[in-house]
Amino acid sequence: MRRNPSGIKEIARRAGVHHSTVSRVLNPQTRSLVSGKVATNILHIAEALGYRRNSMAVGLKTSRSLTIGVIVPDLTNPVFPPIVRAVERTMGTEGYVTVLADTDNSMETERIVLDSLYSRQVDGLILATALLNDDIVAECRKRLVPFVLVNRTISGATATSVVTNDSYGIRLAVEHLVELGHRKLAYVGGPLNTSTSKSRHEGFREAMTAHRLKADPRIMYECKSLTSDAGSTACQSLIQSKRRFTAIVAANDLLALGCYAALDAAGLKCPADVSVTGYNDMPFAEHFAPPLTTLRIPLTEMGNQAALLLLRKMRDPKTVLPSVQLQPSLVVRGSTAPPSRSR
Amino acid sequence: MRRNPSGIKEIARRAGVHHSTVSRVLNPQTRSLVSGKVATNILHIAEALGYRRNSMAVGLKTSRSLTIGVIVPDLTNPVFPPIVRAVERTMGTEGYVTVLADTDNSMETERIVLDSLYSRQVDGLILATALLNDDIVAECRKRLVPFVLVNRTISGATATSVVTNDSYGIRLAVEHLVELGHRKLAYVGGPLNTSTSKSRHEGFREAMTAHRLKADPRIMYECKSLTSDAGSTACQSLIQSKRRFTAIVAANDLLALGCYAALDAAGLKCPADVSVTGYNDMPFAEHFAPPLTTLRIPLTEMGNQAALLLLRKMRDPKTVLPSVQLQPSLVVRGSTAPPSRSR
DNA sequence: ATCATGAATGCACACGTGTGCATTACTATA
DNA sequence: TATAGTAATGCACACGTGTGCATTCATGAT
Repeated sequence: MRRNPSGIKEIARRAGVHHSTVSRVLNPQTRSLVSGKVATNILHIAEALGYRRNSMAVGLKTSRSLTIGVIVPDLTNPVFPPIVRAVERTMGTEGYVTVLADTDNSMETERIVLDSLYSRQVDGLILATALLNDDIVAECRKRLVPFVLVNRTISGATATSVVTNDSYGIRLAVEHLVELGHRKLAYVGGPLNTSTSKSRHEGFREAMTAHRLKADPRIMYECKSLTSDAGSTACQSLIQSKRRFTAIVAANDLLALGCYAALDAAGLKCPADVSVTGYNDMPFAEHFAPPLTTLRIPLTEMGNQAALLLLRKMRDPKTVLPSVQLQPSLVVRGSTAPPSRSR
Repeated sequence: MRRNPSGIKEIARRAGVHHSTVSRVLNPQTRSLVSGKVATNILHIAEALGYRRNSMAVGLKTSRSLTIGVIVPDLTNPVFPPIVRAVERTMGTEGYVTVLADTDNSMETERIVLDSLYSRQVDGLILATALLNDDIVAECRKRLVPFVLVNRTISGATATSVVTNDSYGIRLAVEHLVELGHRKLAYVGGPLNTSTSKSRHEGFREAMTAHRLKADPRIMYECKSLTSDAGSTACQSLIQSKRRFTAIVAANDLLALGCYAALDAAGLKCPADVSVTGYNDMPFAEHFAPPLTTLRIPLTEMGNQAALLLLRKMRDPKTVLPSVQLQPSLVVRGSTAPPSRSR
């Protein structure tokens, strides 16, 4: 029982040729091997039948699926949609299809997802989930699937990745606050097992000492997750500690949002009482109350670069590709102001 | 040259059985056909070899890819990530993998994407892009791929879909404003070729007449896209028209954000001078300035329901599934207040 | 001991396409 | 005209797995 009678063989039958000839015509690579007349005839018939080649058969034969996987820790974090979108578009123009997976920050589901992707013979991977010491990345290297890290990288930066200069970004934030007159800066960061959080953490300390200020560990917090709630909790204990600070450098816009909430709950005004900076310039950051001073990172550009690197690596798996580092830029909005006298 | 020596045949060789026996063991459906000893032995060998079945071969043989496609108009619209995430998760637990495609609101790229998905033998589709009269949905019906619409539906609702009761939602917004004392309500809506925008438009008119108020078409706008910019432009011309209004009902949070900007630019305060309501309760809406009064729709629930419906349809393509309609709920925040006397 | 029954496994083909090799047809040169 | 060379096409097998059918084997009943 022929479910889909419009295969390559059917076209061959109608054109009165062998199916291998049809195969050659339908494949742009080998079309030149076939005479013009026959080729156009076959193309017409294929068109008329609405033929689409069965990519499972192609994939089985060529052991290439024209599919890549993109793995993100949390799609509802507004940082990722622009990246995913850019990757998907760039790969799409090259004939690749993108399988998206959201691990929900769980290594276990990440493993499951990777298994599923491997068994689907993905030709490449883009990982936005890398930890500094990442078993999973190590595993990806064992299998011979090309992959590119995006946003985060691993310890030693031994894998090709597309990231931004995080410590530089934080330095911009610190300098901005110092110029405004702040001296007591608190820091609300993320878990130090990711390259981004670690670089930002270190960037904060470096920038402070560069300005002959003390990065006081008693007003530096490491949140367990990069969420608004975590930022709120951290800022809350910061306030309750009664230590003096006039500004908060947050390692992430969501953390900054959490700080907003905690400050508000404590009756403190931003930026009148406390200035706050974020990181990422996530969509809608300009619409917050107050509009968030933050660091813009070129999300779409990151997605594009990652896709291009992956394409190169898939074409020639032997080449070692250089990593790409993009620069963040400071966007000054309403959440930062000179410190109040009273604090 | 054997690229991957750990196929089903290799396992069979090591176990000293025919590869068909291995196939039966590895397939939970048919495992019971094989004796316990042999089965466990085979499973051990497979485990040791790190075997993953080649799903391209399986797909070719069974003409099922265990893959579904999800098509959204714009992933950076924060409404969609939660839906996509829910779909992906629910399908994942059933062994399906999700291919994501972003059409960027272009029917042309949607066609291209669909072609690509069809040729990959997707087992099902979830479309968040439906227009009221949608050629593409009609085309999906021609091909025999099961599909479910989400968020938007088509004219006549002849396809199974998961949507919310949009006219009811808008009625809640209108009632809220009327209770606050507003009488002159402006409306900023989206393009009327989608079910959501149309229902909200109609819902606005119905709710107004239900309260014996006039839905004045001169202060009702139809934006070309559901973006902040479009909302801003609409609100701008609304202000310039000099017609009286004390509140704006926007059909979408992004449009409402645009209204914020236009009001601000005109020196009008929200909610003191003009109240604004949105629709969708997108992430972070509570953090806007002012926090947005809006309608919450169960995004994750929508994604789950759509996935479940699709699963049922894929299992039994003959069944006609009922559409699901979920209820929005009003979330009152800071963007609405009683009207000022001066206007 | 014979036969029926059913469980367990092997066999062979199929899915739709790509590709190396063989074969045929055609062209140009000596 | 004979021959070499090349362009065009056919042939057959392979990719890795699933599955209907045939075969083998053990068990128990007669």
